Amino acid sequence: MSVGLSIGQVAERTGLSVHALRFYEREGLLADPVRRESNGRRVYTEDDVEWLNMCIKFRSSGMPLDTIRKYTDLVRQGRGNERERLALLRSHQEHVAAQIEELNECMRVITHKVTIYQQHLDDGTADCLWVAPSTTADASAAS
Amino acid sequence: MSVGLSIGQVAERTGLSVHALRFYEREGLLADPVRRESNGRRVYTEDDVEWLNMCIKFRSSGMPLDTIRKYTDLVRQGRGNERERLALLRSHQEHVAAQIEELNECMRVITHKVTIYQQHLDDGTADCLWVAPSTTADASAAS
DNA sequence: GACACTCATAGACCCCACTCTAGGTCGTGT
DNA sequence: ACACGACCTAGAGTGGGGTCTATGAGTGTC
Repeated sequence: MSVGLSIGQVAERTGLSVHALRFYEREGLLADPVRRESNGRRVYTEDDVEWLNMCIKFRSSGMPLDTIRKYTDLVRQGRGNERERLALLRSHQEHVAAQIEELNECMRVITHKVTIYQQHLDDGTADCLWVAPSTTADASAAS
Repeated sequence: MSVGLSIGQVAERTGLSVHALRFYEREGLLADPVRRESNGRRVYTEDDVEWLNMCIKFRSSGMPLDTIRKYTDLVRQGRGNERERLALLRSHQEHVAAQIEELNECMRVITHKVTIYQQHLDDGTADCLWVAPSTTADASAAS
C-alpha cells in the first residue's frame, strides 16, 4: 500500500519546505522518527503525511510547535492518556473559537470602514469630507 | 474636551505596553508624531487612542506593522488617496475573510477529533481501540 | 566519468514584533 | 534632602518559526 515517499515528495504534497520537514522532525513533531533507507535518506509513509497535515491544521490555527510536540508526545506514549489528549484538543478548540470571534469583530470594523470609504467615493464627496491630513479624518470615517 | 493623556494612561486603556507605544511611534504607526509637554513627555489625545485601537484591530487580524504604516502614511498624506486606502482595506478584508475560512476548517477538524475521543472515553472503549503508540492510532481517530 | 539533482547534517542566520536595559530627567511626597 | 515613580532615548535582547549555508554523498543520464 504505502510506497514510501521521499522528503521532496512529502514537501510537495504537504506544502512544507524540505527544510521545514527536517526542522519539524528535529523538533519532535513526528510521532516516530522517520524511517531511513540504507543510504540514510528519509522514507515517509502516507500516515506520516496524514499526521503532518494535521500538524499543519494545528499550526495554521495558531497552535505553537511546543503544544503540537506535547500532543505528539501523548500520542507516542500510547493508550491511557486519552483524557489528556482530549483536554489539549478542547483547550485548542476554545482558543480557535476565540480567534474566530476576534476576527469577526475585526471584520465588522473593517467592513464598516470600507463601506464608508466606498460611499464617499461613490458620492464624489471625498474631497469635501477628508479635510485634515490627520488621524481625525480617518477616525471620523471609522466612527 | 481632550485632556491629554500620559503614555502610562494610554497603555492602560489600550492594553499596549508603554514600550510598545513608543515602539509603534518609532515605527511610524501614529498619524502624527505625538505632541510633547515642555519636558519632552508625550501627550496623547483621545483621537490618538482611537487610532491606536484601530491599529490594534488591524494587528490582531494579522495586518503586519508594515502595512499599518502604509495605511498611516496614506492617511497622513491627506485627501486624494482614498482609493488607495480603500484598496488596502479591501485587501485586508479579503485576507481576514480567508483567515476566518481557514479557522473554520481547522475547527471542523478539531471538533471531529474531540468528538471521537469523547465518544471512546464515554464508551470506555479507549483501551481497546488505541493500540499502537503510533501515528496511526491517532490518525484513525482523525479520519 | 562528468554534470545535474536530490538528499544528508550541523549550525548560522533571518524576520517580526516586541521587550528590556542602561543611563538619565522631572515632579511630588515626607 | 532625597527617595520614588513615571517618564525619556538609544539600542540590545528575546522568542517563535522557520530558512539558508557549507559541505558532502548517492543517483541518473548523456
